[in-house]
Order: sequence, then C-alpha cells, then structure tokens
Amino acid sequence: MVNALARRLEEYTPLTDADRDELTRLGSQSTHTIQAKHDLIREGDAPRAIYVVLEGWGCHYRTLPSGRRQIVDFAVPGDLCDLNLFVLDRMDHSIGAITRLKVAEIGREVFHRVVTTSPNITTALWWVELVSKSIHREWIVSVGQRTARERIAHLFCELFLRLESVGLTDGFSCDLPLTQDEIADTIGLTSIHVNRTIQGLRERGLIQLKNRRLTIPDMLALQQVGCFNPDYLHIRRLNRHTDKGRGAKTSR
Amino acid sequence: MVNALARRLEEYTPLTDADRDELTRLGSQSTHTIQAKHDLIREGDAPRAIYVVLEGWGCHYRTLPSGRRQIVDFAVPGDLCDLNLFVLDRMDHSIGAITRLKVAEIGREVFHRVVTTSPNITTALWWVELVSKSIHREWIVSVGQRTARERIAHLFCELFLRLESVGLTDGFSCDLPLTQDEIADTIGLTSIHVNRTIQGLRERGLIQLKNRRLTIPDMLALQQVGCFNPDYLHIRRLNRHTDKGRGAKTSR
DNA sequence: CGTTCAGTTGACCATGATCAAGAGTGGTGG
DNA sequence: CCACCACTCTTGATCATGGTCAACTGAACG
Repeated sequence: MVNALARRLEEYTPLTDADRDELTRLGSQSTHTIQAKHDLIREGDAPRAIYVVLEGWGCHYRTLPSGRRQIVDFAVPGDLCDLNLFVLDRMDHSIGAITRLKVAEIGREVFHRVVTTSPNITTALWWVELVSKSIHREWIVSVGQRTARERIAHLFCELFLRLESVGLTDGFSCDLPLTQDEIADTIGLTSIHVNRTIQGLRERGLIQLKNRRLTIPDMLALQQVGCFNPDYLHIRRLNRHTDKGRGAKTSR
Repeated sequence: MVNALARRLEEYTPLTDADRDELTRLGSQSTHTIQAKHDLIREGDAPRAIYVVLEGWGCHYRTLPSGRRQIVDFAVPGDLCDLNLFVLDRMDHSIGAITRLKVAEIGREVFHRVVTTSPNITTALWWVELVSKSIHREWIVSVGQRTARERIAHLFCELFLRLESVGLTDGFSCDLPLTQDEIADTIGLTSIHVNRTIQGLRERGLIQLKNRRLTIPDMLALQQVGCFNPDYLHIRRLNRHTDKGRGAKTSR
C-alpha cells in the first residue's frame, strides 16, 4: 500500500512510469501523522499545503453554533485535502482524523512544479476534484431525499467502492472505523436511529458490521436497498460488485 | 447587465481591461435560450461545452427512481455549468431552466485558449469552482442539520448574497422565481411544509415574498434565524448586509 | 476492577409527511 | 371581455419517521 494516490489516479487516466515515480516521491517527502480524534486543519485557518491521505481515515466537517456537526466528506487513502489552498484564503470547514491518520504534505511550489510538468497527473487531479464535487451532490440527495435505511445502505455502498478503487477491500469486506455517532453526523440522523437502522440491515442479512469491519455479502442487494447508482463516482473500472460489471441483473 | 460573469469573477480577483474584453467576447459569441421548465442538459448526456448563465435562473438536480428529485444547486447569472466537461465523460446530474434561461456556450478550444492566455481569469475560474464546492458542503449541512425554518432562512440569505454579488439586487429586494415546490426539492421538505414555514417567517416580519419577489427587511435578523454565516461564499466585498460589513452587531 | 466509550434498548414526543380539498391568479381562446 | 383551465398557494386533519431522554450492557484498557 505504498501509493494509494497513484492507484486512485489511475482509475481516471493512464500514468507513465515517470508519473508514478513522481507520485511516489510526493508521497514520501514530507509526511505527518495525526492522532485519532485530532484535527488536521480547522475552519478559519489559512491553508498551508495540500495533503494526500496515505493511511487511515479522516473526515471533512462543519460545526454549527448549536454544537451539532455535519460530516461533509470522508478522506480515505488516496484522497486529497484540498486544492482550496491556492485560491481561498480561509478554510470554510475542518478536517479531522477519525483513526490515526498519515498524510503527505505537498507545498505550493512542489505542487506547481508537478502541475506544470506532468499533464497526466494534472488531468487526474482535476478528475479527483470533480468527482469529489459529484460526491457532494450525491450526499445532498441522500440527506434531502432518502430514508434512514436508504442513507445507510447508500453510504456503505459508496465507501466500499471508494475503498475498493484504492485496493483496500478484501473480498466482500473492508475496514469501517466509524462509530455510530460519526455515521449519524454523516447522514443527518441521531446515533440511536442509526443503531436501530443498522440492526435492521443486519437482520435482513444485508450487511455484517462488527469490530470496525464491514462485510457486504450481496452488493447488488444492498445497492437496491440504498437506491445506489455508482455512476456518480465516475470509477472507470467498475468490477463484479456493481450492476455495470455484471451486465445482466441478478437481483436478490 | 452585459456581463455578470466579469462582475462575479471580480469578486475574487482583479481583472484587467483586456480580461474584461475577453469575457465580454465569450459572453456574446454563442448564446442559447432555454424555455422555462426545459433542460439544458440531462444526466447521462455527454457534456459538449461550458455554459455561462447570462440571464434567468437554472438549477442542477438529480432525479431518483422513486420520482423524487433533489435540486443540488442553482445557476444564476454569472454562474458556470460546468467544468466537468473536460474530464468526466457523462453528466451525473441534469441542469434545467427555472425561468427562461439565456446562456453563452464556450467550446473546448476557446476555453483552452482563455485558460492558457489569461492567468487572472483562470485563477478566478478556479475560485468559482471551489466556492461552488463550498456551497455544496453548506447545503449538506442544511439538509443534514437544520430545521425547516433555518433551512429556508439560510437559503434565502444565500441566494440574496449571490445575487447581490452580481448586481441583481435592488436595496433589500431581489427576484426569486422559485415555486414552493422547487424550494421544497431544494431543502428536502414537502412544499406544504415549505408553505407553512414561509408563512411563519412572513408573520415574524423576517421576509416579504410575493409575485416572485423577495424582500429581506433585516438581513441580520434573517441570518440569525437561519444560522447563516456568509464565510462559505468567500465573497470578498461583503457589504452592509452582513455581520462582517457592519462591524458591531446590531441584533434586534 | 473501575473507568471510559461505544453500542443497545425502551418509552414517549415532535417535526415534518401525507392525503384531501379549496382559493387565488394568470393566461388562453372563444 | 369573460369563462375556463392550469398552476401555485393555502388550509385542515391525521399519520409516521425519526428525535429525545434515560438507563443499561459489554468490551477495552489502565
């Protein structure tokens, strides 16, 4: 798992060996580790660098005066946080570590050099940025329109495919180091309701979730429950787990 | 109202006369008009060009199999829809016209020329893109965490400031050509509940809304009701209508 | 072993959804 | 000029999804 970023970018555009070398260098130059539950950067701070997630999970979130918070995205290995820095002068949200989080820091100058010398990488970075925006749109749809069960099924499908695209799944299983509180803050429900809803999914055999490990025995079934359509992730090589990969539909 | 785009971009970065000329040319080269309730482009289509909104309102939306739909952003004069096209091969959402909509079409080559010759414009376009993503995040917060009243107050504050930044407000008033159904699809509520909530805001004297015209007698009061903090819009020159502009708080 | 944190369960409550009907309002054609 | 139609807005009655409050379990860790 040396370079999830390279793996991620290759979902979108072919890379040369030189590109891959460049990415490897970027990922090893200046790394930081943030302890779980700590913040990488806070709302209001001036962004200093771009970070690439190497290991662990983080989340982008905003806090309301009332104390409630909303997670607006996750950051898993291969993800970038965030291109803001060259344009916007203040962070409009915070980025926190869910688990211990290892990131590579990319400074302004290095980034500039990469962008001007590696067109493939530049294209792929755009791609990542636009996909991330598409994911935001999908989350608006989730909290705006879907029921509790749909939201959770949908979120689990998304996270599984995102992890799969960077090689972090193992068969039908993947890590899912989120507490029910964090899931609740993600989909706009209370953790109590999340708890009951997850139990419902478990009882129906749609998911197994234990010790921070998620197993999805039948991805298609879960996708149907969650009204999940993977198009918005713009993953090129969708594999067996999705409708697209299978061709004919093999519902439940 | 020749070029809302130039006005919009100047919120973010200074432009030269040459830049402004360039933008004027872009906005007059190839314009289209879309009738109200029709689509500019549909989910699944291959994007062909970038569009700049010149006049009227549009919305980005996604439709669910169940028939429900979620509006994920509005497009008002000066907005871009959308930079996707150079990277993603399929639209993952639709763009529709709310009122009659006049747009300028910018082709791939023209766009490329602008990006390579006008660094100011390029920077400003990045800015617009990132602000649009920030708005998405804020919408996730709205549907995830805010009450009906907060959501509507928040939405109205946002739209007013967005229109103000392109010179489309008149004192405390602006056009708001949305039906209550469309507002409902935006904030994830039913139109019936939107109706009752708007009435509540009217009774408290927080808004006037009649004949597609919105008036906000006391912007600060409405911002407080909506837990609205304008930072996420990244508007440089916030004026009298916001906390920032006033300095001392004049809460009722 | 106590302490802490996540998960679980129960009883009750409230925000907002649903269903149904009616009132304005504007545009169109006869 | 008026009548009709469509569309939006409004109102009422009832329902349900999910929220709140509170207590308890169970595992991990010092």
